[in-house]
Parts: sequence; C-alpha cells; structure tokens
Amino acid sequence: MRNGARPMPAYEKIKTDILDRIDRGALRPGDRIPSEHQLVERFGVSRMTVNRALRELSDAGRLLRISGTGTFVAQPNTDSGLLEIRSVDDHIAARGGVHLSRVIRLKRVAADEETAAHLDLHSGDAAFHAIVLHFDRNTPFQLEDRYVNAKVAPAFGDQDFSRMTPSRYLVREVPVTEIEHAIEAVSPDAVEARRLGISGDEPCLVLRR
Amino acid sequence: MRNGARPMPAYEKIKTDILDRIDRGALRPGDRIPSEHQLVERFGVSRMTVNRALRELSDAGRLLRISGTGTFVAQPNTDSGLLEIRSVDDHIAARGGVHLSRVIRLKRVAADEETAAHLDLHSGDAAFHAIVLHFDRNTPFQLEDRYVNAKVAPAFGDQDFSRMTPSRYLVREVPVTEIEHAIEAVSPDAVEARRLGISGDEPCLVLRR
DNA sequence: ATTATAGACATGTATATACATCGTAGGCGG
DNA sequence: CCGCCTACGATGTATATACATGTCTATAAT
Repeated sequence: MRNGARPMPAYEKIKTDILDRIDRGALRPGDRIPSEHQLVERFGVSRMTVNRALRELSDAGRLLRISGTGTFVAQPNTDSGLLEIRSVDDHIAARGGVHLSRVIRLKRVAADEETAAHLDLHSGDAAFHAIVLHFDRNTPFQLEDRYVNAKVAPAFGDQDFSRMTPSRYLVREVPVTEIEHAIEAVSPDAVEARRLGISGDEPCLVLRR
Repeated sequence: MRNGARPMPAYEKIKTDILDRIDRGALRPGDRIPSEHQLVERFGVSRMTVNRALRELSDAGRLLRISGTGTFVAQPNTDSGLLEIRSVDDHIAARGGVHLSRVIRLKRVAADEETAAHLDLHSGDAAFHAIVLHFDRNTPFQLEDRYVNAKVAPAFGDQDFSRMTPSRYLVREVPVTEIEHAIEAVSPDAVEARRLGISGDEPCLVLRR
C-alpha cells in the first residue's frame, strides 16, 4: 500500500499557505500580500518558485496581480459555485484561445408569443434581439442568439458587443438571481449552420435566456 | 495612441503555434507532440519556457501530459462551450482548493408531485435522492440536494459519491442533451443553513436537475 | 523463458540570475 | 506650488542548470 500523499512541492505549499490565510480571514479581499521578494525570504525559496505560486493563484482568480504595484486578494467570485455563468470570452481564454466577435444583429423588437413566455412578458412587449458570432481566432465558436427583456436591461440596445459580450454585460447589470436558464438540444437550422461554418446535421446546444 | 498588440512572449508564441496546428488538423486528438527537448531546438528557447507553454495548455485541457512518457493532444472537451456543466470538484480545484465530500443521504424514493414534474415522471415513479455536502478543505462549499430519474441512471444508488461526485457520474453516464436545468433564488431553510454553516438569511442559488 | 537491472528519455520541480516593463513616490527645477 | 524626471520597488519574462521521478526498452543474469 503506497502513500497517496506525496511530498507537496514548494510552490504548492506556498499556495496552500496563502489560501489558508485567506480562509482564516487573516487576509481579506483587497488586502495586499507580501511581495515576491518578501515571500522568498519567508519561505526560503527562489523567486521563480514564489512567482509560480502567485501566478497560479492569480490564474485561479484568487489573487489579483498588478504589474509594478503588487499582489492583492481578489474579491470573492461572483459566480455561484453551483453553475458557471461564464462569458464566452472567458471560456475561450481558459482554453488558451483568442476571443473575437462580430455583432450580426442588435435590435429592439416586439416579443412574439414564445419569446414572451420565456422572458416572462406579454406578447408584444419590448425586447432586444441580439445575434453575436464569437470566434476563437478565426474559428467560429459560438453563435449567440438571444432575447432580453427590455425592462430588465433598458440600455442593452446601446452596447457595443464587439467590445464586451452580452453575457458579461448582463451579469454586471442584472442581479444573477433574476436569470433563468433552459437548455435544449436541437439541430441548427440552415442559416445558423452556415454562420457557424458547420454542416447542418451536427447537433448543438441552444441556450435561451 | 499606443499599440494594443505588444510583442507576444515566447511562451505565448509556442502556445499559439501548437493550438494552430491542432486547429488546422495537423495535430489530432491523441497524437503525441514533440518532447520539450525537441521544442527547445525548434523554437530556440530554453526548456523552462517550453515547459511553461505546455503546462498552461495542459492546465487549459488542450494537452495531456504523462510524466515519463510524453505530451499528447487532448480529446476535445465534452463541455458544450455554451454553459459549463462542471463538477464541483473541478470547480474547487480550479480555485486552488482541495475537494472533500460527505454523503448525507442516498436513497431510492418515490417521486412526489413536484419532483416528478421536474424529472418528467409520474408522481410515485422511482427516483434517487442524494444529499452530498462538498468541502473545500474544511470549509463547507456546496450542499448538493438532488433527485435523479431512476430510469435514466439505474445504478445511481450504488455509487460511492465520496469518490466521484454525482455530477461527474451523470455527465459520464447520461448524454448531456437529456439534462435540463432550472435555477432559482431561494433562502435556504433552517436545516440546509445549518449544514452549510451559514446564517439562514444569506441568499443562495439552488440547482434542480 | 523469465526476471532484474541499467540506461535512455520524458516530464516535474527548483534555483540563481538577468533584463524588461510598469507605477509610484520623492526630489529637483521652474 | 506645480510639473517633470529620476530612482526604486514590484511584477513579467527568459535563461542555463540541476536534480528528482516516472516509463519504457534493451540487455544481462538467473
């Protein structure tokens, strides 16, 4: 029987130590943590090792590093921990990709019967209809076809969604508790398939919101 | 006006190059990619730089590294790209934490009216009821209270969910297209609040599935 | 033939060092 | 007192080197 807990690498020890201090409340969101040089002295390791620990905690969203200034405890994540409500650009970045997008449509419309039902509106009420095509570099990655309750986000139609994704805008503007999701499996229709650059018989998931 | 595209670091160039080869199809899932030493020669950089590029692509799930053996192109992600269906343990790991869990309840039950509606069953049909408390180290992190259609996952009741989370098991066993989500904001009742170690007036999100 | 073992090769971690870039604080000249 | 400008400290990147550990293979010993 071998011991499952192998000796923890130095950079992991440092990560654990810092996370513990955050969990215990010794470090609070916004607090500045010691500089790499100070941590080098405290832990008796090289700066590259400290740097790796801090960089990974930064990648994980637990620390915020500002070049030339310092390293700070990040604000607790806005995500619920139950279900990721993550913007496409984050998702692509996490894959190591580069996010680009093109706004195909952004108009104020009157909600039809079905849309109204989804948005908890009466048919004919004002809604926004946005179609945004997201790329990972040159590859089409997601076709976002979304209706938004105009009462909930009145300025939705004035946004520049080539700069910020609709998801990101909505999570910032609308309390997350008001969002409702429903997923269903469909085959894209011909127009959507062409936009995505795929053949029409590939199944895909559609998110209504 | 400053140039937004600063010179790309060497490790980013390497990442981009490898991702391009994958996107172009020159590298296919399961293929072995050149060793760190070979990449050192190809790019004319040090091994630490190559190592960082490969490690980050591995962290992003695009490559699979097997110590002593080599580095391979990972299978395309099973996630939809639209909405993360990620297991809690992944979520905690991504935060730099350590996942532990305790199974509080795991029983075959007869679905009541409301549960049956959610699961697309008739009331009285067989379902599984699982309650699992997930920890990040010592801190309660998520209380999972879930009903599962017994027809969809007949062996659900025989699993050891202290070893694998219910989510992970379900994504593996059940085609993702059959899953339906609904989120609503609630205040936890007294029992749930006590289990989570929080005061009852903190709002939280509940995921029904 | 089967089992050990040594070696080659791959990844994993750690170090000391170097230079670049960013932001700020403090000093100096006006 | 205001504004520029220079240090300084912080993070960001890159290197050469070293040793540890995991995996497979070919060879040697049994």
